[in-house]
Amino acid sequence: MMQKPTTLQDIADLLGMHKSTVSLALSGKGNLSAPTRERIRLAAEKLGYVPDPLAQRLAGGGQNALVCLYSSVLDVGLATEKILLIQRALTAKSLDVPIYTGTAQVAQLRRLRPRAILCAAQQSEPGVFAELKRYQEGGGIVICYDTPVPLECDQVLFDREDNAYKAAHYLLERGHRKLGLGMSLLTGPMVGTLSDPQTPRIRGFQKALAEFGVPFREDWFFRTATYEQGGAQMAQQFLALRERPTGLCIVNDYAALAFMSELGRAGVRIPEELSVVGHDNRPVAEYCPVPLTAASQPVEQLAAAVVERLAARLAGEEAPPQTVVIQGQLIERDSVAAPSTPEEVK
Amino acid sequence: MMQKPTTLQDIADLLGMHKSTVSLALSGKGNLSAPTRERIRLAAEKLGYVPDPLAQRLAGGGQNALVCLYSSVLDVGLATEKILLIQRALTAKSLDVPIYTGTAQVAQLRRLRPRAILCAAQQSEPGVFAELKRYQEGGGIVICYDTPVPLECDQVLFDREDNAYKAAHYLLERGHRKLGLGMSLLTGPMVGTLSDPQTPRIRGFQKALAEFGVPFREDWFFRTATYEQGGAQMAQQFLALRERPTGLCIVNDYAALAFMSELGRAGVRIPEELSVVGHDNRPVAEYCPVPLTAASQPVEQLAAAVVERLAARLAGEEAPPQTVVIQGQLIERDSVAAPSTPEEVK
DNA sequence: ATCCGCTTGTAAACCGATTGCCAAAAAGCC
DNA sequence: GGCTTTTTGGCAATCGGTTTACAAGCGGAT
Repeated sequence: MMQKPTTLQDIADLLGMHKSTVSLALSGKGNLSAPTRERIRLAAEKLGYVPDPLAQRLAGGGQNALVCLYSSVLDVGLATEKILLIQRALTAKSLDVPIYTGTAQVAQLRRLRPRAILCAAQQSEPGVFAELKRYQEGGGIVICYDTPVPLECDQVLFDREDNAYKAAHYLLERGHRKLGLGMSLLTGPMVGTLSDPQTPRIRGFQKALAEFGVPFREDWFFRTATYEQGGAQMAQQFLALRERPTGLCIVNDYAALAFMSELGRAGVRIPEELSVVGHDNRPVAEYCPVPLTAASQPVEQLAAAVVERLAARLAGEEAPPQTVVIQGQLIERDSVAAPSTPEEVK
Repeated sequence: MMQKPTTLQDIADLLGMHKSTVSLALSGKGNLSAPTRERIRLAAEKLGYVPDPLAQRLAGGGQNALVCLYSSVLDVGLATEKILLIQRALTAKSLDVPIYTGTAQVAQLRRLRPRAILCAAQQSEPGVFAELKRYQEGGGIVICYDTPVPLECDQVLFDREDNAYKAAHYLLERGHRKLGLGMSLLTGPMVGTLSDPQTPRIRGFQKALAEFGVPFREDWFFRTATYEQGGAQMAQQFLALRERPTGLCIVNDYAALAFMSELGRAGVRIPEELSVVGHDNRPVAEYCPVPLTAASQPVEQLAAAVVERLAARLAGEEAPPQTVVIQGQLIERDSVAAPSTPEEVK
């Protein structure tokens, strides 16, 4: 026996008034006397009234309740962790926060008339931004995070270039002149592609190299899958090399784990024969065969900044789009040592 | 300049007909002549008409488009991986598949009038099932997965008890008689609690023990946090023991990684001094300090079964609730050996 | 006593679809 | 050709709210 949820009309009938009066009272909008307001509020409470979100939004109201989280990529890693942190903070504020993934769904998103869309998308997805722009023009709040986007909106960015720069610089500082870079492409249980966010890392890496006058060697630039699988592939490529670098930057800690593990089995000692630096500083870094030195990616800070921006906009802030940049820092562990066969300093 | 999306009325005006006619034509329902149908279809195409999901559902239609994924827990691990696999399969069928987390949001879910709700919830959340039951009574499809629930609906379960049984049995078979069990409680970037799904594992573990007449020792039963953090804690507890087990089951591969790593630093050799078995067989198992033997949790099979169930129900299947049980299998690697100080066989 | 203005609540249009009922037009039959 | 049957498509109600314009009630000023 299905009993339908109570509607505005039910309350109105009970009190012998018009539903519009009830609506006004509950949303605190019209000119109603305090006693009437209170009477309605009580009746609503008693009947356990909860406004229907569909009807509410169709009619153009109840907006502040819905915030959509869109992430073109959902992984078993950082992207998800960021989403989680943001979502937790928001549901705590009793906001309705569904998570959407996959470019296909963006168009639908806008039509749900959410108050805001928090978005982690890649520049390589023009369709997404076209939709977001229209949404924005309709008065919606858009906050993009993680990687820069071609859209006039609040952005909370993680400075990947600086992160990669710090990692490479750290190795160079310690005397390494033969540096490799290992990057990942999205595969496996992933959605979408992750080409864009990698290039800043390449830039950062090359910038550090340039400062020390060290050339970038294509044959030491590994492109593989993500996570463990990618690390293992990278190890194979590395071992097949005729001339090996003495230092390596790997942009994912799980990949680093697998990489180091494979190298260990092949008898390559870390950090004696090869120094390794990671780029995320996830908990796993501590438990790599050799504790991994890594440039950190402070997800909590990023999530907090997104939430702060949203709160400000929801509160009606009218300021022009702001950009917040989150920077990581290098966490030293044991995977880096001076190169065993010191290069001559040019 | 915000231009509003085209509505049914727009098409109707253009063609000089009534909007209801257009609606019928596009949903292929009423009795319309083929030429009229086609004329409308073309006009709709030209104007780029996309039905408003809100209005559509309010009016009680367009149901097959929305399927909600609810997971009380969202982690950076298996729960998310299952969601991802399911979601990908569904969006490929051009379904709208938002993801919801956190008990707070369940009540709202029902009111979105989705065609189906795919749910991974714990028995410890009675509120969730009350809501789902009402949703079901309203004609909605509910499919629960991962852990058994007190609800008459299709269920796709992973046999955790059997999984734990296999792990313990494997150790016992090889002569171990001093067995420990390491379990995790949800913490960190998690939402919700995970008490229920653990108990089947305890049962499975104890069942195997009972078969070999081995007593269950409380002091070898570790309860800690999840993932790396939990594994490290477990290692501390283990090292502090006066008498140590010779075999250990750990219910999470990442915890196992950290555990083994810490033990290695403390000079405990694996598998010579301690055999370890994991319970998930994630990619990381391969790259533990010693490749981890583990009872697998086949997420792909589980996701596929959920999708299959959904497809069947969407197609109108009327059969009584079905339960599909997915079983894992033991993957042998190098973290298990016969106990170094063989126990006398009773 | 009349007019004015203020408060308080009502009525109705609207958001964008769906759907049952009905009438006009077309076709079928003798 | 007149009458019945079947198409074909229009009308209006509905879903559950929001919002604006408006009417009723009331006291005070003139």
